[in-house]
Amino acid sequence: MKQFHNSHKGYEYGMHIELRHLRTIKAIHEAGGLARAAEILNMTQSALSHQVKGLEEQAGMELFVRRSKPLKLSAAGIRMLRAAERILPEVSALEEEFRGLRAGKSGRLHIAIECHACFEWLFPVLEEFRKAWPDVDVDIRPGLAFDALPALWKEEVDVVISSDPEEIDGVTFNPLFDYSPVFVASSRHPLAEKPFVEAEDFRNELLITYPVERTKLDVFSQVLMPAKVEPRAVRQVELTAVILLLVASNRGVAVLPDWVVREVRYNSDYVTRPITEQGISRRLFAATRSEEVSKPFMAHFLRLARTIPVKLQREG
Amino acid sequence: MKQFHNSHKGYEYGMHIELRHLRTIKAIHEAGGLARAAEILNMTQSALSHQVKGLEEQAGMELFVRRSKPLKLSAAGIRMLRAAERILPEVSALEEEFRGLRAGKSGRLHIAIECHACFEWLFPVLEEFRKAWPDVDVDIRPGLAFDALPALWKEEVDVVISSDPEEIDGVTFNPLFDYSPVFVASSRHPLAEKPFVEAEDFRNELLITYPVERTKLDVFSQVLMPAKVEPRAVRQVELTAVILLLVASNRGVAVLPDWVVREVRYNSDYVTRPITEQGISRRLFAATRSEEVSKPFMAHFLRLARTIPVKLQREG
DNA sequence: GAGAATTATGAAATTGCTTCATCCGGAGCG
DNA sequence: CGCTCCGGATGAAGCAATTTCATAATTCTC
Repeated sequence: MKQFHNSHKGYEYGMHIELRHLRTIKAIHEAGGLARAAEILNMTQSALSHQVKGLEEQAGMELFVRRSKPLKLSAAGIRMLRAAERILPEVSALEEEFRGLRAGKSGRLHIAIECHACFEWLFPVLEEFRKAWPDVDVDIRPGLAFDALPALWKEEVDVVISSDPEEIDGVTFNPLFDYSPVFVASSRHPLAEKPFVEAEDFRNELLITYPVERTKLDVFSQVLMPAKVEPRAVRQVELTAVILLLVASNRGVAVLPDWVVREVRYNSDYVTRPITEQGISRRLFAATRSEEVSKPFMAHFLRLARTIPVKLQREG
Repeated sequence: MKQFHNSHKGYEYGMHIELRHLRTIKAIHEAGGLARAAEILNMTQSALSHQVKGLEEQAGMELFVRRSKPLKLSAAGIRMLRAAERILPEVSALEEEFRGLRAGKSGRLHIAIECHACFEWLFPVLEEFRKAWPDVDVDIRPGLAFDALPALWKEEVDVVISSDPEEIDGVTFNPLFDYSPVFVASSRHPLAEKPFVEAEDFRNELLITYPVERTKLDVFSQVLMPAKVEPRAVRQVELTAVILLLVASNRGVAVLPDWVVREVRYNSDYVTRPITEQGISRRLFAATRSEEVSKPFMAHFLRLARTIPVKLQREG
């Protein structure tokens, strides 16, 4: 009764506490006795008694003072209670978090952007989104470094912004809005004279692009590669503002989505021209896992991503 | 109960997370796969697979991405991992604490003092004790308000300082040191003329005592009650220093343990006299639960409590 | 595409938690 | 006292969750 057999149950290998035990300790303390606690925990007084016995065996010491009738925590028991009072709320928080996840109030929205310029409209969208879904974990990852669609498939990201839809099982390409890649050049540039430009016009130009593989760039995929034209040179620049700066100072030409140029139109000395007489039109998509389109916050995000950029363009 | 009775998934009534689950999540993450994790956790891969399935059922969502072969945490899984990384160390700390308790490196030493003046020597003892046993939770509770020995029995305190040993089952009275209650009076007091005092001498005096019941006061239990003498008046004063002040200014007489008077001897205008011709001698005890005498820190405390006060008296 | 590696699954076995029925010991009371 | 209630302990038995075994189903790798 007073001492436990060291050889029997191996607490020499460390005790194996479970939350059940902490909940028990806490319940007994709060209920002020074993029988009452059993009520709270929806089990018999006997079960609790057995459990406490087992726990004390593991702890290697008495956790309760039995000399007083409604059982009371011993010094050691109080230490365990303190721990329970630290730990259990954390567990509750976790469970609460998952309740939120299930209810669709929280979740993850990690967005990979292949189109480098998409920051421009995506940021306002996310700004708006966060107001409505404060518990959703939002992030943007420049999808340049890795293959975005496999990453989507493997749940490393949740949305891929792309203008090249593919037929992939389990992936849905949700259309967002249309845009036109436009030619941008210094107003002093000879091509500024033409009402529109064509693939051939690039042959003698220094083309400034984002540092992305050519297949992901509209100029190449839509204009130059089909016409088998290679520009005189290509220079890769990261930031949109810098590209426009270089263009304005006539250090090269670029092709950018119309919304980008419209956004920063006020500040410089360059002109935009359509590509081909009718201009070209492209459609942007948000690729998601098919199952997730129906998630409330995802649906909301898609709605925002369809509407906000259009508003921005009108304002711009 | 009826957790898995629901036709779809059994998560309607809140999930019941256990540490086992968190350990599993953590292990799979760290091992980078289910099979390896199973090794670490000393169970079969199958068991883990089943467990994960059960956990996911409770969570109401997939915690792992299966599309890649060494399975990987999903967004939700990562959230659970974060929780595990917060919670599990706390549990380890608790287990560590109990390892300390078992090893006797930590524990509780709450001391009740019936003898009000014992602060004087107890404080230095505890000062010394804390250096050797930093993890032991030390406290002193003036044992005046409650019945100290029952409290010891019910593990509300761990040591009771007393000079009245009783035969109680499971309680050991460890002798500490001897002392003499001595009579203290102003040097202008008539009794200062006598070489020693007796019970009768108190009949016309104002006796100053600690505010404790009479049975706990040496004057009464050892001198006045046996002789059936009642002093002219009794005044209760809390602080030793104040008692001596009053005595020095001849407002009354007192009986105090010799060590108390010796401690503050330098400062005043009073004399001490033995009680009865030979003086009386009393022995102080530290009562503990019998099982605990063997605990290392308790043994050390008792040793200190036997030696330090004696040293103090010699120095005083 | 074969083989290795990794995870899933169904059924049986095991473990250990829970319950049932009963006992024990103390506190309160007529 | 002797009775009874209250709170807890205990042993045996039931039962359910967890684990294992054996094997299938995927996916990865070369």
